[in-house]
Order: sequence, then C-alpha cells, then structure tokens
Amino acid sequence: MKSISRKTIDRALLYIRALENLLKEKRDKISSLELADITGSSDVQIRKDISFFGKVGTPRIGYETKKLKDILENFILQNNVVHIALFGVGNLGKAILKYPGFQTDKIKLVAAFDKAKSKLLKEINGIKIYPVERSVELIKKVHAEIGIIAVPPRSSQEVADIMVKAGLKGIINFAPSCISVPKNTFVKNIDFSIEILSIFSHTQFQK
Amino acid sequence: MKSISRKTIDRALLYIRALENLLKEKRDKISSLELADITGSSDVQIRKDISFFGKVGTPRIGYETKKLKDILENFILQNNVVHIALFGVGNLGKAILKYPGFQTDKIKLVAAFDKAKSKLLKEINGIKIYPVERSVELIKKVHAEIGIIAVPPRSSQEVADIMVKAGLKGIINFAPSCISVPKNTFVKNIDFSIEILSIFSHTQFQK
DNA sequence: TATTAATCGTTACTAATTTCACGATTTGCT
DNA sequence: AGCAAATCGTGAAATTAGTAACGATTAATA
Ligand SMILES: NC(=O)c1ccc[n+]([C@@H]2O[C@H](COP(=O)([O-])OP(=O)(O)OC[C@H]3O[C@@H](n4cnc5c(N)ncnc54)[C@H](O)[C@@H]3O)[C@@H](O)[C@H]2O)c1
Ligand SMILES: NC(=O)c1ccc[n+]([C@@H]2O[C@H](COP(=O)([O-])OP(=O)(O)OC[C@H]3O[C@@H](n4cnc5c(N)ncnc54)[C@H](O)[C@@H]3O)[C@@H](O)[C@H]2O)c1
Repeated sequence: MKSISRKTIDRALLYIRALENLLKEKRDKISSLELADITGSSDVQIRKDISFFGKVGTPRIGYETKKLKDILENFILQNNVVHIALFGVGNLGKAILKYPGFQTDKIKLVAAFDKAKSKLLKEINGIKIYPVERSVELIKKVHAEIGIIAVPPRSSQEVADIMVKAGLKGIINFAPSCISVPKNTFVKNIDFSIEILSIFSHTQFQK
Repeated sequence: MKSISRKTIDRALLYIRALENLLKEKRDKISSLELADITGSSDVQIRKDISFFGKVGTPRIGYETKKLKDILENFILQNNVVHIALFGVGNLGKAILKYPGFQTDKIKLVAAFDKAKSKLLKEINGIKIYPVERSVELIKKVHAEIGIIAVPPRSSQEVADIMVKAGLKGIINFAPSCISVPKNTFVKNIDFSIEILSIFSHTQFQK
C-alpha cells in the first residue's frame, strides 16, 4: 500500500477546514468542483487526494460533507489532540496565547515559557507563564508534542535544543533564523519577511 | 532562456538571509556544503539553484559571500522596496506593527487599517491607523504592493475585495479562511492551526 | 611547474506531483 | 425500463523537482 504524501496531507487539512465551514452552513453535500472552487485547488486534484482514502463519493452526487470530513480527520488526525508549548511571550507570543484557534478540540496550547522575569507574573488566557528553567520538566509532564519558537533569532537555537531535550517532535520557528535539530525532529520555519518577499517576487516574475 | 522557478526563488530568499548573517560575522567566503548545512538544504540543490544566475562561484574556494548575496538580491528583488498595507489591528496586527522586520531597507509597512473606531486613535511604531473607508485612497497614494489580512475570518473576503480594488498584487492571509481574488492577484494563506496539524501529522506518518 | 585536493557547474537520471482522458457509476427523468 | 447527465475514480502521460555522477576548474603546495 502506497503511503500518503505530505502534500496530500496538507491539502486534506485545508479540505477539512472547508468542510467544517460547509457543515456550519448546513451544506450536507459537496462536489469536487465546488470544493476546488472554495479551496483554490482543482477538482481532479481533490478527487485524486480523496481517492487515497478509498471510494468515498457517489457519482452524480459528490461527497457527503460530514462523511468526507470524518474520513479525512480520522485518517490524518486520528482523534489526537495536539498539545503545544510556546517559548517567548513577547509581541507575537502574546498574540498566540490569546489566539482562540489554539484552544480547540484539536489543538491546545498547554504551556508557555519566557526568560524574562517580568513576564512570569502574568497569566494570559488562562495559561501560566513559566521560567525557561522549568520547561523540560513541565513539557514532559503535560506531554506536549509541538513547540513554537517566538523568541529573538539569536536565542532560537538555544530554545530548539531545549525543545529537543524535552522530547518535542515538531517545531514551528517564527524567528528569522535557521535551527539545527536531529533528523527525527520536524521543523517548519515561518519567516514573515521571506513570505512577503516571496509573494512580491512572485508578482514580479509571473508569466 | 528558461525562467526561474518559484521554488528556486523561495530557497534563494533563504540563502540571502543566511548570507546576510554570514556577512555580519565577516565570513567572506562560503561553500555550497556549508550553506547547505546552515539552511538545511543540500549542496547539490544549492549549486543547482545558483547555477541559474550564471557562474558565480570559484572551484576549490566556493562563493564570495557578498558577491553571491548581491547577485541573488539583484535578480530577485531588483532593488525594490516592498510596501505593505495591514488590515486589522488586533492581537496579531499589533504584533506585526511592532515587528522590526517590517521596517527594513527591503520591506516597509506603510499603512494600517481597522474597522473599529477605538483602534483609530493610536499610532503604533510610528504608523497611524486609519479607518477602512480611507484604505483604497491611501493605499494608492503610498503605492503599497502587498496586503496583510489580520481580521477575523468572516471579514477576510470583504478585506480581500478592498485590497484588489486598491490595486494590491499580493496578499498574505492570516485568517483561517479561503478568499477568492482575480487570477493575477497572488494569495499566500498562513493558517497557524493548519501548520500545527501539518507538522503533527508529519511526525505521525514519518517513515 | 606539475600535482593534488577541493569545489563548482552541468548533464543525465530518478522520483514525485500534477494533469489528462475516459470508463464506471449513480440518479433523475421520460 | 431505458436514457441522459453529472460526477466520481483511476491508469497513463506530462510536467516538475530533486539527486547523483562526474568532468572542469582553480588554488595551494612541493
Ligand atoms: N512581532 C511579530 O509580529 C513577528 C512577526 C514575525 C516574526 N517574529 C519573530 O518572532 C520572534 C518574537 O517576536 P516578538 O516580536 O514577539 O519579539 P519580542 O522581543 O517582543 O519578544 C521576545 C520574547 O522572547 C523572550 N525570550 C528571549 N530569549 C528567550 C529564551 N532564550 N527563552 C525564552 N524566552 C526568551 C523575551 O523575554 C521576550 O519576551 C522574533 O524572532 C521575531 O523576529 C515576530
Ligand atoms: N492572534 C493570533 O496569534 C493569530 C494567529 C493566527 C491567526 N490569527 C488570525 O488573524 C486574524 C486576526 O487575529 P487577532 O487575534 O488579531 O484578532 P482580533 O480580534 O484581536 O483583531 C481583529 C481586528 O480586526 C478588526 N477588523 C474586523 N473587521 C475588520 C474589517 N472588515 N476591516 C478592518 N478591520 C477589521 C477588528 O476591529 C480587530 O481590531 C484572525 O483571522 C485570526 O484568526 C490570529
């Protein structure tokens, strides 16, 4: 059996989000063409992606919204709740702590850490902020899986090392810096400036 | 002549960032192998990417840091300064306004807009916050090229429409929603939740 | 000046991804 | 029941991306 590709997973997550919105609007059926229209993909791509999960749709009708969402979710997320640990409670970190998208049935931000003593007094959105020294211990205790780096770039490697030590298996790095980690740890860099420059040059080089 | 690929551009932007850091450390030479190590790419990939720009390196030595950076920058950014307009000055928008990475010689955040009257009094990081009603006029005046959506998802399409009307050619959408725009407008969605779920499932399905 | 070792640049190869084309299936209609 | 229309599912073709192999080039050194 062929294993699912990274790209299919990422698109499926987008489909899931779209299907959730459709369910809220009480749309109980959806065709690949409509879903393509919503998500900005193509209908063939969507059918191909979904075909990985078996024969889910019915010709002439399309897909049952709820059924499709459940199948994608069950396969990809497997009823897991993802627990996040945040490092750095500055401008960006504070926004992240307040983000309702990180307190859902799928994702829970469970721990926040900062180096500065001045940040430790507070509690934001019900989440206490702890000193970095306690991070390894606490991350293990709450079984977080994913870490977010929201510290200045010069500290990002230091934080990455702690995350690895604490057993986090995935890292999102918002600092404009490269970090090195063991091969079995996954890093996703999100550099706002590079995103801006990328989209700008895309507009320049469009054929 | 073959045109440059999107992926090469995106990696080149990463190389540029790394080269800038190397220059700060007064490293005036760099090999493809070292650059690969820093950026997490492979040496072949780097040489292949760079070969698009001509014969830049010298065998046995590697690349001159400054020369390589200049060549990449001149081709990809062409001395342009990218001007950004921000919509939504909430938790995330405020962090973005305070982000020093958006006030550099390459990128300048030049305008911010919000719907809520309560947000309009302030000025953050030297940038005034204007009512949405004035946005089309002001964006045209300051010649912004790229827009950032940091409003709630239900308002994202409304904002996208304004951006298109104002002539913005690229959009970064932080709202967890799909927006539809004309084909010549480029959209990059950055959905934090999807990034988290993506990296999590990546750790699950790693071979 | 010949030799050696390192590193680039390029061509050929392989793998992954997307697109195409079209048969198969199902429903609604007459 | 038979037919038409819509839509799915899929193998094959086309495209794109990445990897490997290796000759060419250069600087350092004996
Ligand atoms: N502000 C933004 O909108 C924005 C956007 C994109 C990227 N970023 C990046 O995200 C990171 C954070 O940005 P910010 O604006 O919140 O910065 P900030 O300076 O406001 O906050 C950084 C926080 O990290 C803490 N910190 C520093 N070293 C630490 C360590 N070793 N361990 C734990 N905490 C530590 C500091 O005490 C501070 O609270 C930076 O790398 C920045 O470049 C920020
Ligand atoms: N807070 C985060 O860390 C975070 C992370 C990822 C994504 N997001 C997304 O980014 C967006 C903003 O998040 P936030 O936490 O800053 O929300 P927020 O509620 O704090 O701020 C939203 C701001 O948008 C303004 N607004 C609403 N409608 C508008 C319109 N039509 N035009 C202009 N301004 C308008 C509101 O007045 C408010 O100031 C949301 O879509 C959210 O899902 C936020």
